[in-house]
Amino acid sequence: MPAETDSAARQFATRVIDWFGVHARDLPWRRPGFPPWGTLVSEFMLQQTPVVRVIPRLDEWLTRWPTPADLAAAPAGDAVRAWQSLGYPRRALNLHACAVAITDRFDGAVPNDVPALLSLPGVGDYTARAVAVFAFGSRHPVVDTNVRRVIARAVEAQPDAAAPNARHDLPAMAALLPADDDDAARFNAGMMELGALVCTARSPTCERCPLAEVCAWRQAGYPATDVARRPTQKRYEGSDRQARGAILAVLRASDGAVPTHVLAEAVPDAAQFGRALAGLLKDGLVTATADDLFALP
DNA sequence: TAGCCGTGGGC
DNA sequence: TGCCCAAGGCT
Repeated sequence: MPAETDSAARQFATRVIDWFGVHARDLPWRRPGFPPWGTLVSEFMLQQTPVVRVIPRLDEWLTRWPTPADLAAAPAGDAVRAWQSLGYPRRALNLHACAVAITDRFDGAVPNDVPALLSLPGVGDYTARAVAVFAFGSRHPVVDTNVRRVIARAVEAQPDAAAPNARHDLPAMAALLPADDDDAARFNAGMMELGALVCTARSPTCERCPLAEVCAWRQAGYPATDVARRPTQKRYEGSDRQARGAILAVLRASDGAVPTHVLAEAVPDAAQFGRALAGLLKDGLVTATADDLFALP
C-alpha cells in the first residue's frame, strides 16, 4: 500500500477513534468486565432491532440466564417467550440453539475465534466478527449497516451503501483498520457509532462529524448518484409476517397449549392463518402438543 | 440471490 | 398517513 494512502487511512481512523472517545454512548455491553456471553446475546438482539428496545430485554435475559449452560437447560419456548416483542423470534430459537452448542461443543465458554463463532446457529459474518472483536479484542474488520454507510460516503463519495457484499465491504474496512488491536476495536466501534448517531441514513448531521473535512461525499458536493436502493420491503399490514406475529403473541401470553380455534381468532383470513401456522411449525417456533393443540417449543 | 423473517418509532 | 429504517441471517 502506498505510504500516502496508509497515512490517510491512519488519519481517518484517528479522527473516528478520538471522536468515539468523547461521544461513545454508555451502553451495557461497553461496561468493563461485560462477559462474552452478554456480548453474544446483545448482538443477537441487535440484529435489526434498535438499541433502545434491546437494553431492557438484555438485562432481563442475563439475569435469568447468566451463562450459556443456564439457557441451554431451559426449554426453547422459554427463550421465545422471554424474547417478548423484539421481533424476528427465530433469533430467540437460534440463541437457545447457540447456548446448547456452546455447552456441548465448547465446554460452556463462548468461542473466541471467527470460524468457531460462525459455526454457531444464527451467527453470520457480522455477529462472528463483532463478538471476536468486542468480547475478545481480536483484530478484524467489523462491517454492519452503519459501517457500510460511512465508508460509502466518506471514502467512496456515494450517498448510501450498495447491497451488502463481503468481497467489497470487508476489504474496504480492512484497509482503514489500525494495526494495534485495541485501536482496531475502538475504530470498529467508533465507525458503527458514527453511523448510528451522526452519519445516519436519513439526515446526516455533517456539522458534527469528525470526518467532515475528509469526507469524499461532502467534498464532491453530496452528489445523488444512482446507488441501487435497497429493495423495498413488502407491506407489513395484512402480511403473513404479521399473521405469524399475531399467532405467536397469543402463545407467548398463554401458559399452556392453545386450541386451533383460539389461535385462529388472531388471524381473520383462514387461508392466511393456515399458511402462518404451518410456517411457524416448520420453523420450530410452534409445536403441536396434541390434536388441535399448539404451544411454544 | 432475492425474498423472507417482526415490531415499533420517527418524520 | 404511509413509508423508511433498525449492530442480519438463512435459503
